Amino acid sequence: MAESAKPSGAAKRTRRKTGAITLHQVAQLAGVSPISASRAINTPDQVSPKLLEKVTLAVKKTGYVPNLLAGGLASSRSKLIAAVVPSTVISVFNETIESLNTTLFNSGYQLMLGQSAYSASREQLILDAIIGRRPDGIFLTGLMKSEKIRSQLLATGIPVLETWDLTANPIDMLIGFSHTKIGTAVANFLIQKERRNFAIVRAEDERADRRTRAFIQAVKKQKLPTPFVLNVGASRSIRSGRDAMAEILRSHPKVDAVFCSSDLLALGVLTEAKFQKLDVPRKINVVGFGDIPFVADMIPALTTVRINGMKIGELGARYLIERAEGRTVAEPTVDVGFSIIERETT
Amino acid sequence: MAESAKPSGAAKRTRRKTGAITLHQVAQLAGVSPISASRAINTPDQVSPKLLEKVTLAVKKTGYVPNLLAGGLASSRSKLIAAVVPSTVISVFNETIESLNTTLFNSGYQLMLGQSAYSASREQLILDAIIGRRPDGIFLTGLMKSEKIRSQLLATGIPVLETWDLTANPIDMLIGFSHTKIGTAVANFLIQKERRNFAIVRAEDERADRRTRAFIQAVKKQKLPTPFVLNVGASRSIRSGRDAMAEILRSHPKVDAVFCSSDLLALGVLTEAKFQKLDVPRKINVVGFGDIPFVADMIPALTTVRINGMKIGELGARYLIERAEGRTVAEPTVDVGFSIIERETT
DNA sequence: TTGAAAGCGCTAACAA
DNA sequence: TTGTTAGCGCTTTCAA
Repeated sequence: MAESAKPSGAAKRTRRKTGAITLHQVAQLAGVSPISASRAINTPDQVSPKLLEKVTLAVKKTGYVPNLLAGGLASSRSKLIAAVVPSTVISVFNETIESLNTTLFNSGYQLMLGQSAYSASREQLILDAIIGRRPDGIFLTGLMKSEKIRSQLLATGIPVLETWDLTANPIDMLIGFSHTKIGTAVANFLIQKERRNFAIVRAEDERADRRTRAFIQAVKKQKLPTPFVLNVGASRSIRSGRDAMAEILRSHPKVDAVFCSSDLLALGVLTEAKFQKLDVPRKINVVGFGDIPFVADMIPALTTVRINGMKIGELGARYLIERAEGRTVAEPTVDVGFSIIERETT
Repeated sequence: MAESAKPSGAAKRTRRKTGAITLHQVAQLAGVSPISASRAINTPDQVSPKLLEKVTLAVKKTGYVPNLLAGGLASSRSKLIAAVVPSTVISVFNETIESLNTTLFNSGYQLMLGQSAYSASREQLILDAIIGRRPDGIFLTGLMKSEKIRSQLLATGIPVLETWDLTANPIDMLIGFSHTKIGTAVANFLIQKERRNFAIVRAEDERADRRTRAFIQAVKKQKLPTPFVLNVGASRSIRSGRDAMAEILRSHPKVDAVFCSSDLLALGVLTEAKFQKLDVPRKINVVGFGDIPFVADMIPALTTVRINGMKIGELGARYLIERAEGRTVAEPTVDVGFSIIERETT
């Protein structure tokens, strides 16, 4: 009878298992109880060296890989962190996500990616998908504006980190910087460069809007002409930057400085300026936003606003992990600031 | 005694629950059994309208969000797909990941992101983290070379999709294209443009290596001088492209065409050419690889090799889902091909 | 330091 | 169409 357990009595109903090695089997092979095997694997310094050795050997022999779904269910700690990112192929968030992912992984956490949406119903769908996985933390690029989702998030008790912005009322933790300050700083920077006639090329984006408004205000404060604002909508490609610049040169030929809401847009502006053989920076100054990795090496090298995206990702991961492991973070709101990197376009 | 169940006899040990609404509570509120509630939520057309209505109401009232960890454990279907991507901030894979993610989400799956590593031990770690989550499918950017991991992957029974390359021995499914054919095609394309003295700027990457070798072979076939190959190592930035071009112009001034292993490298080559006031394309032709979104709109617009990354992501998602749901895919290996997009640099 | 029992929240299998 | 029962594979609680 090398059969399985008791084929006797009422035919036991049986589930089709996955066939993967379980902790049970490892424990059996090692001649210990499952819980001991669990401890040997998860908290090796809580078991005797002898037990540790037996279990380690059994794990190696079987090629056991713990089922984190089961572990997560039992411990209500999923070791998963979810991130919600806007869907743009090349963006200023890439660096952040990458450093977030790396830091999390090094601490034994995995990253689940959700793409943020424009419609509210879809946003709710994404959030439910995330909450359904019971992640140990949620990383948001941007602030969560929907009051309904904010309270839902709060109710779950899952640590939430909002980023890339500042607000007086974060859901939970916040690592960001002030878009208003950026707008003001860039305006003053250009005014100091003796620029007088401004244009702003911006995408449809609430944060860009705040930078724009602050810029305008700073310009008005100096009694200079009100900047010409061009909203390119959702598309933030080089193409739309070029088109915007063509439009600016047509309707406002006196413009001598352009502030763009993204580096890609700025690259487009530069491209059109070059196409029309305008002297940058003498005739026109251009400032971008983001400092994506290669704008420093182009000719002319782009003056832009730099955000330390890597820091946001790394610090964010650390914050989320701290909270996931039951600790508190001393400073739940952090302003990482920004810097204007002056290069050849100003 | 509005207490919980029987405080009698031996003090029942109790676990601290998470506090989240469970299916149980929803069922209770709706006055049905948990399994009926489950069916109403997951397979609504298998229950009566009356039951469906009761459960829907209860879900709405409680704000119930199903625990996918528990569901995954019980059904051994996690609704998770894992992707392994190389860690490069701006890359040709962005588009693929984005369309993969979107397509998966629309079918109720989530994407887990793993960053592929250079060391073998780390690669094993990443894979164990992935397998531990019991995903319903694994998306690999590239081929898996480690024989050990290949067989481990195969043993799990999880559907695996390799991409961005072609091979006679895929682990499971494969959606890619031939790097050898690309090298040959680009060489012939440039030869046809009356180019004679070639240089190749390439990153340290096995696929780039195959493109390079095919390129060289095609050139040799025409009895033209052997191309000068410059390996820039791991860094594929604009900066290294510029440096490489400077080196080429110094050591091989007769070069009249450069093939780069990435668009960013090509942009660097162009930048240096412009810096040295060389006429592109008259004096020198430049071809990139990847067709990242903005190289079309630069001046000069880059001639490059285009891969349909969106298609790889979308088709890949569909394949993985098919297999996750127990169906088979008719054509487990797909060559999506490539095209040389001729623009102003040739 | 180790183990037995119980149960995390859900669904598969079976029965009515 | 609905319900009962028994787990999925792990960790917590309690006890030795």
